[in-house]
Amino acid sequence: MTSAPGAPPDPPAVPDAELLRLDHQVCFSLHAASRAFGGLYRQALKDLGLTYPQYLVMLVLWEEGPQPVKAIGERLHLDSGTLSPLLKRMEAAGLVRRERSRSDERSVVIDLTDAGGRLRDRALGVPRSVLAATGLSLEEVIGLQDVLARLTVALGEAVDGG
Amino acid sequence: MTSAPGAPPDPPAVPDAELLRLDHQVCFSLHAASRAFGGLYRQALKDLGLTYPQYLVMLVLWEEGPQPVKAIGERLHLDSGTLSPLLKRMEAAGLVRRERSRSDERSVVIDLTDAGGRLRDRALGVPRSVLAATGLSLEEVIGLQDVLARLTVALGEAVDGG
DNA sequence: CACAATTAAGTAGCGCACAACTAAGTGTCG
DNA sequence: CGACACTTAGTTGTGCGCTACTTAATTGTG
Repeated sequence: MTSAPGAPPDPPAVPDAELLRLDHQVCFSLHAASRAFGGLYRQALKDLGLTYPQYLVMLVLWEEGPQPVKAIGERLHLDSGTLSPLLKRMEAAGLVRRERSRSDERSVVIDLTDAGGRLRDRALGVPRSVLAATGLSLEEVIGLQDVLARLTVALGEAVDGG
Repeated sequence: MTSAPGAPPDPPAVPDAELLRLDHQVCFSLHAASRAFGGLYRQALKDLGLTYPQYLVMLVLWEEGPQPVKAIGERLHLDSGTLSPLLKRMEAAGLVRRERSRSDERSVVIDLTDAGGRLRDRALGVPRSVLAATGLSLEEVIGLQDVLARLTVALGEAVDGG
């Protein structure tokens, strides 16, 4: 911290042009890292027939059990515009079932099929191979995850409130 | 570091199921952070009529000058399948020109139009507002950028070589 | 009860990312 | 020179992510 939280912003110690250059680096790094991760998972998940976002959905279902679309969306910060077609593809692949809730006909509950449940066993090796590929220690990964999580919260608030 | 670089891997101190749970966290965090950044930039760039990837291209052109598509792709880790339509949209928006190189008719050189060059002045304020929204100090941002850059290199090598 | 407001899911359209393929230009080697 | 591999862009198809909109069910209110 260069100043107390809530204090007026420091006078810019770095000129705009310099910040633009730094932005180049940061933007690119985050964008590229995200896509590089995607590429790594794409490779690791190819045998399972899953894409990266589909894997995220499976992780939720494996850990939390049957969930309405809404709940999955909140977990993954995705809306129905993304999830509906994605879940339909997963249904077509035989991984999940989609059933209208009897208690609330608006919501659709997503549940694993037997095949979807069994896939977890084959997915157990994925994280370790990914971790190995990062070249990071478990501690570094956890630290990174922490920074990113805080960042996501801060960015979400900035977008909503700004 | 839990062991010297290059040493045989430690026996797994963490069971697969636990790693799968952690993977849930890390995957999600990176994915969500990347998209949250995208949302923030989308908002900041709306007035400029640029998308986030288009902004990345502009950053390259502002700093490096005219570049063949190939060079831009290497900078941003994007291939022609992504860049060709993107650059056509930017041409249609009047930001860039696309011209076949005389010395090598295979390559297409991308150059800023006057409007594209002028846009830089209006983009100068973007990084500062984004930085403010992150809630991070400049030092933290630079640290994050460094981790992500190393990660991208490691992941790229893992994908290529694995 | 009738009504509007809210909520959940889905659909359409655009842009990006990636894989696989095509077309055209360049360079090399026999 | 001509056959060949290589390089550079572009195209096509699939899936993701977002915005905006639609539909249907529920809730809240008079």
